[in-house]
Amino acid sequence: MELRRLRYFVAVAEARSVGKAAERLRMAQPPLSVQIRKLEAEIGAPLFRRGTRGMDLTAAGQALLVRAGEALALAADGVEAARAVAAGRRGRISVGYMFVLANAMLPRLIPELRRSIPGVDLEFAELSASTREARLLDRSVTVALCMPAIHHPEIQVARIGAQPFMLAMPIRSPLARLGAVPMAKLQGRPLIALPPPEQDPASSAVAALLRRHQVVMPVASRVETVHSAMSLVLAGEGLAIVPACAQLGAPRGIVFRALRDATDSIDIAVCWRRDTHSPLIRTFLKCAERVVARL
Amino acid sequence: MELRRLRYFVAVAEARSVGKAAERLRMAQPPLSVQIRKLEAEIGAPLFRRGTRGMDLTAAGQALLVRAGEALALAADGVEAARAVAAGRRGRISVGYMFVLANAMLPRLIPELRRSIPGVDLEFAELSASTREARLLDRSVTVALCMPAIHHPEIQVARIGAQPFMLAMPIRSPLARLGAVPMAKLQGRPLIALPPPEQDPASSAVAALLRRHQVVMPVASRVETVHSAMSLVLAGEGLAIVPACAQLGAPRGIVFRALRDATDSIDIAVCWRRDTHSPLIRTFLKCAERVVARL
DNA sequence: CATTGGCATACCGAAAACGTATGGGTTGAC
DNA sequence: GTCAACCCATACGTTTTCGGTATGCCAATG
Repeated sequence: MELRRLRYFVAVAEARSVGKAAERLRMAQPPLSVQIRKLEAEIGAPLFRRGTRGMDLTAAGQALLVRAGEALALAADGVEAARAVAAGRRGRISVGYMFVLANAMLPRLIPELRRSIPGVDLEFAELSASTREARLLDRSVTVALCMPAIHHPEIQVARIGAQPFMLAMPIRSPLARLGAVPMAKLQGRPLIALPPPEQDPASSAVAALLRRHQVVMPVASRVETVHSAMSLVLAGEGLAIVPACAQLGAPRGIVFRALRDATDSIDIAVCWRRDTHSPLIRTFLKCAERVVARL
Repeated sequence: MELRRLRYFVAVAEARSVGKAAERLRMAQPPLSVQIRKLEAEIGAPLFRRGTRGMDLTAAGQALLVRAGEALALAADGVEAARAVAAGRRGRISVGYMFVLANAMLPRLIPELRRSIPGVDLEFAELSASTREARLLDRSVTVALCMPAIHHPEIQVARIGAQPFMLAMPIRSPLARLGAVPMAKLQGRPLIALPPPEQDPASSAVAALLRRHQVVMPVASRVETVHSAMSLVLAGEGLAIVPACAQLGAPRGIVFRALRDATDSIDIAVCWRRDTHSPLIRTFLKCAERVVARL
């Protein structure tokens, strides 16, 4: 069965006449007549009663008409759906983000996305540094919000901003009295560290910062997330060096201070598979850039 | 859009490979490859990612796949439905019947039909003699159960049985003591008549019966249905001459007697439009014949 | 009896699809 | 590192299908 036949059939059924239907289809009457007869041969039963005043559906024709109309609509809908997805008007985008960025970005990013791509389903997943890369590669997330970027030959990176490092400490810490903390003051103080560099590249940025200023901070604890780090800082276990955006959503009782004479910052980036060519990614990127610009 | 393309597309999507799909479709690989690319050109977007190990659906391809599968199923279903209707395995049959036959036939006819044509929707409508013909001609009923048959050039008739006329009277009528009533005894007695012959051909059969025996019965009342006639007989307004099957469902207090030396009977027939070629009509006819044979 | 309206058939040219042969890129083995 | 294997893409000739024109047949109409 071919859709052309069904289209012709529906046209003839609606016009109740081969001639009228041929006119509407902008074709000659004889080939249309032939196609209708071929359709009847294919079904194995007459679909029309031929009268002297046109054509009239038989019961079998009526049964076919309903399904034929639906099938035509579905095929057209399928084409339109595929085009809409390809154009980024519809579809689905799954975003992997890291915990630190959630409070700073999501409340602005989500409405921005809904406004820009209203027909698109959004999904968000908080993912650790190591799983973000795997989930990008197996396509279970479309894009990842990273700090810093993921480096991998299959993964494309777009830097959308940067965050300076800041020192997080309990409000009653002596350092809290300073406006900005000189690096030298960190010497020997206990550090609440994130997972080692091979699991979380943010750690290596912190390590490089300390090394460059020749500061040694003993690692008091290693934690998985910035949220956990804040808890330990609040408990007086040590200090944490975290991106500035961690201030948003940090518990009361913790204060943040800039690190004087440290201009280090950590990149915020959007990452996605190179072979994912969805226009949704460009749109997502634009939205994320706008949000980061207002941080 | 043509279904061939969609079939090929679904095959390639499921096989995740042009070569494998071509094998399953029993065709060569290159033309399949060409068709897929033509489909992509028609959509205006790639539907597959070409890897070194086969083909993989893009998001747009996934959107199309769902609808394509449904459209294919619907088209196949439409063909099957049309064939089933043409073969009488499915469909709808609308039966116009007359009131007198209802009690005698329907309780047996309906189960018989449900058993013979389980996939077919049944509809029953009690119709007067005049409307039965009109409803057959405008196809709002498929067949009619008639007594006697409808005569019309467009209408086909199949006689399935006959009913002798009987006399209906109140139980206390003096005639009720006789086993069979001689025609002569009817002379001068009041008759409860049905509509005149031009509206109800059954009346003319009764009139012919009386005329042949040279019996005159004054018309006490004219009523529309046998049911009404029974009520008037019960009320003592007169006698009624009705087909024997009217006994079923007649009210208590009415008795029926054969008419001695009157062999007249009235045909029971199934009528339908000549140009209605549904096999359901043959099946209906067989069922009705079986039911009438057991009356 | 001629005319009109509507569908069916015949034939021809055009378009689409299929098959065979072949090219090109990547993977994996020796 | 070369070679074979695998898989998709392209090219070209052949066949099938489709659409257009011309025409025939039938019934209804005046």
